[in-house]
Formats: sequence, C-alpha cells, structure tokens
Amino acid sequence: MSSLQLFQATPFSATSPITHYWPLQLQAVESCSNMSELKQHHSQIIKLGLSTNNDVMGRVIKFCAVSKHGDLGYALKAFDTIPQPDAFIYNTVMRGYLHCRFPRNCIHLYIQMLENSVLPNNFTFPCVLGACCHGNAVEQGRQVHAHVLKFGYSSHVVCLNNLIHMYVNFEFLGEARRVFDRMLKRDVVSWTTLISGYAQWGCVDEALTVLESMPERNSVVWNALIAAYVQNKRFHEAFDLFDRMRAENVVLDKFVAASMLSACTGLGALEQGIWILSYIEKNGIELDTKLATTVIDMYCKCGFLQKALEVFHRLPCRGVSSWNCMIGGLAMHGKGEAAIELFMEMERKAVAPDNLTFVNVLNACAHSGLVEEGQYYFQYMTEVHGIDPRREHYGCMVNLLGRAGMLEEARKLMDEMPMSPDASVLGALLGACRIHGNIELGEQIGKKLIDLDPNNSGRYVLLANIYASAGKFEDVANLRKLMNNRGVKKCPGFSAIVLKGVVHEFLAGEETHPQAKEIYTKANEMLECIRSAGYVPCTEEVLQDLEEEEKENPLYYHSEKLAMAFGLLKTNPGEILRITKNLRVCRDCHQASKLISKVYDREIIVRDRNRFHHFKNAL
DNA sequence: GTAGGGTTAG
Repeated sequence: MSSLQLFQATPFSATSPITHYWPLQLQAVESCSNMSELKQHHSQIIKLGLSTNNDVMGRVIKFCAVSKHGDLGYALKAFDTIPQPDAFIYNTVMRGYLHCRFPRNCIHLYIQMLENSVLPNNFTFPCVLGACCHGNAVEQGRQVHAHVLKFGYSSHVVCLNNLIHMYVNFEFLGEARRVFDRMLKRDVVSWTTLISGYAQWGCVDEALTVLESMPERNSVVWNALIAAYVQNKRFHEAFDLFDRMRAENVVLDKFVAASMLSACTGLGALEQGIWILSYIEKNGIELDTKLATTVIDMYCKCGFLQKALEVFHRLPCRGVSSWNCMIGGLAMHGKGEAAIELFMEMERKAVAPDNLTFVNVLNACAHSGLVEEGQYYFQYMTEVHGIDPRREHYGCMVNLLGRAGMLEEARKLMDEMPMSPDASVLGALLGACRIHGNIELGEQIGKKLIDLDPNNSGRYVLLANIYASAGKFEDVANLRKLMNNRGVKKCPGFSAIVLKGVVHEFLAGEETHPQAKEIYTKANEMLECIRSAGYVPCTEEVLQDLEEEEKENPLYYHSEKLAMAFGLLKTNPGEILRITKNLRVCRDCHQASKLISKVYDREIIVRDRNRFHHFKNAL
C-alpha cells in the first residue's frame, strides 16, 4: 500500500491536526512523482493545519522548486503562505531560482532572508555565490564573501570552494588564489577549482605549477589541465600530461578519454585515437552522446569518414552536436549532397537545428559548388527556424558565391551584412578574387584585409599571387618588402605522411631528407608518368610561396608531391596514401594528384588546413 | 551545496 492510499483511507478532521501523522505526511510528499500528486498532498496538509509547519512545507517547497517534475511558480505561491520560513526553505527557493536561471531573483531572495533576520548557513552560500556568477553580480559577490566570514563560515571548505569558483568565474584569479592560500584545510575540489580556473583563462602554466604542488591528484584534476592544453592547441603537452597521469596509476575515465580524443584529432593522430577508443571499449566506459561525438569528430578529421558514419549510425541518442559534427564532417570531405541529405534526415527526426548546423550545411554547399542549395538554405534558416544569420553564415555565403564566380553577388551580400565583415569574410572574397582573376576587386579587398589582419602572412601571399598572375611584379616586390618591414614571416608549407607509426615531414623543395635522392627520382618519374597521361602544369600559382629558392622548380616539388613520391616508394600497391598538409592544396597539386591516383591506381586522401580531398581514379 | 568531456565557414 502506498502512503498516498493510506492517507486517502484515513479520515481526518481539519480542526484537529493529528501530529503523529507528520512523518507519514513528510514521507508522502517526498514520494510524489508529479505535481498533481503533490497538490493533493498539499491540500491535505492545509486541511490538517500543517501549512505553517516549516518541516512539512519545506518538503513541499523542495519538491516544487528543485525536483525534476516540480513547478517553481507553485513553489513561490506556497512560499508566500509561510509565515516564518526557515533557512532551509529560503535556500530551497533560492536553488529553484538558480535552476530556472533567475539568478537575480535568487540574490534578491537572499537579501530578503537577511532582512527577515533568518541566518544564512553553509547551504545558503554556495547557492547565492552561484547566482552571483550567473547573474554577473560582481559587487554582490564580494559582499557575500564578507558574509561568509561574518557568519562564521571562514573555514567551511565547500563555502570557500564556491568563493574560489566565483572569483575564477569573474577572472579575478588573484582573489581566487588569495582565498585558496588562506584555507587551513583544502579538499580536491579546492585544488581543481583553482587549477581549472587558471587553465580556463589561458594561464596554463600557472595551472601546471599548482598541479605540481598538489598532494594527490585524481582524474578530474588531471583532466582539467589536459582539457586546457587541448583547448590551447598544445596537444603534445596534453599527451605528456596524460602519460604522467597514467604513470601515477590514475585510471582513464570518460572525461579524460574525451579530452585525449580531441588531442588526437588536433594532431591527426589516428593510431593513438584508436588506442583510446579500444580502451573505452575494453573497460566498459559508456560511449555517451558527448563522447561519441568526439569519436565522430576524430574519425572525420583524421580522414576516416566511413568510420565516423558507422559510429554515428550506431548511436542510440544523438544530440544536435552529433548531427552538426557529422554534417560538418561530410562537408569537410566534399560530400555536399550527403551532408544535405543528413540535414534532411535530422529534420525528419525533429531535431532542432542550431546556428552551427547551418554553418555546416552552407559550408557543405560551398565545398560542393551547390550555389542554389546554399542560397535556399540561407533563407530557409531564418524563415523556417528563425535563426538570424551571423557573420559566419555570411562568410559561408560569400565563399559559396565567390567560388562560383559570382563575385558581384558576393560583394553585394557582404555590403548588405548588418555587422561589419571581419577578416574571415574578406578573406573568403579575396580567395575568390584570386581564383577568378579579379585583380581590381582583389587589390581593394586585399589591402583592406592586410590592414585588418597585418600579422597573417597568408593574406599577403594571396594578394601577391593576384599581382603576380596579372604580371604586376613591382607590386609583388613591394608587398614582400612590407612583409619584411613588419616582420611577418611566411608560414612554410609542409606535408606529412605517416608510415608504420612514424611521421615523415616534407618541406617544398627540401633536399635535406636522408633519402632525398631516392624521393626526387621517384617524384620525377611520377611527374613523367602523369605528363604522358595529360598533365599540364598550372603555372599561375607559381608564387604560392614567396621563397626565392622555389622559383626554379616551384611546382614540381611542392611538399605534397614529395610526400606522395615517398608514399609510393614505401607502401604496397593498392594501399591508400594519406597525406596531411598545413596550407591549402594548390590547383596544380590538385590536378596532379588526380592523375597520380589514376596512373598508380591508388586512392589518395589529402588533408589540407581546411578540408579533405579524395582522389581516386582521376576523380 | 562545490571541480573535469562534444559540433564553428576560408
């Protein structure tokens, strides 16, 4: 018999509360599973004359304010009927406000609590400090800090941890540190909060120093730092920390697994990624939605689109990020139609797309030259989903139109943007000017872009290429001078190929490789073979790299060609060649790669700084 | 009541 039935079967008189039924009433409220049950009990409570009893009403408020099936509005109404609410009740309503993202109301209630002379306790401070964080209430936060001391909680670890957290949230790292330093007793949360605080705000080295002085480290604190290194793109250091963590026999849990998978993604380190994945499987770590999304991203960005799709389709529960990631993955691999199809499936499954979904869909259209589709979705996102285009959406459209040669439309769209175009939007247009040889517009945009982004060597190179293709070598020379004067270093292009776990890197025209002679012989043979298959060098991009020594044979020995020659030398017939390049693949290399894939009957997958190119049988 | 993980155009 449930306690609910027990109550309904028992007759009560509203005028004579039967006090020994309290515990049952309390239990009944706590076992409610929805609001209508709760309301029934609440009316019983009123009938029993218990509505002024804080123990009973505390339970009612707790259910309404913070439980999963509660109702904050009802909690507030009930709260207003209580003559002398105690600290528990205040705390609970404050938590309710916080859960429902009304931090200002939470702070206000805290003030009301003090005005009514109800003393805050150790449960009050974490809550109100959290509200200060979310409500961006810096001054109030400082005052609450004073209250923590004044009301006698200056050695309560949880309260102090929350103070550290609040100061970290406001980027007051010095204050956070002061609280931490003055603590007589610290727990692992104190350490982790401070360390991840430093890490989150980019002070990774301070974070490491604190970690070094920590007595015992668990996986949470290791991960706080590993994740920070990954976010700061310091992947090798993330690996170093990971090794140290394992040396201390701290077990790899799903959070660390996710961070390390991201590190693998950043490095394109597929083998290590697969190692972590197999660890996940072997140790029964649950592949939840977030972790699976990380795996999908890893496979996409390491060039294994098929594997990514397998993981994606096996996922029982997909969040919007999982869809975005997979759509973006398909886009990145030039599979525009498949990306759009997946987007349509997402809509059929009634998953609400967000702005990132549309960045990826538009990008898919751009990579695959689907101009009309792109224009359609650009309107569709606002009209159907009410998502206003942001800069990045305009950037996608400028890129899409520009690549298709619709430079005037691209420029018009850029002028119509409600926000000022940033370097990336201008960069998209400049790239299009170079592809389509529009010198006039290119010069205009290029100059603007260099002013906006003066330390990015790629911008100079792009404009220089535009000048060079127009034969304006004087302008090329002036640009190079400008770069030198400003100390802007050109980013050297290199390609890498991984063979048997060893990374082999190649610089354009480089001759210092131990097997240089062999590689160049193979490269020459390779070029000879494709020439007889119809290869004509595309010389307009000769100035892709502004280096003097590359003028001799600039195209023939671009780094990806060397990596390909090396790959052909060192792998068996039929093996896929996977090459990574730090810059964009130039048009000549693109053409050459197609022919090499045919002549040598090899699938070649080149990852450049933006996307993957698949070459198979000259396509 | 407090600490750690996912997707972002060129």
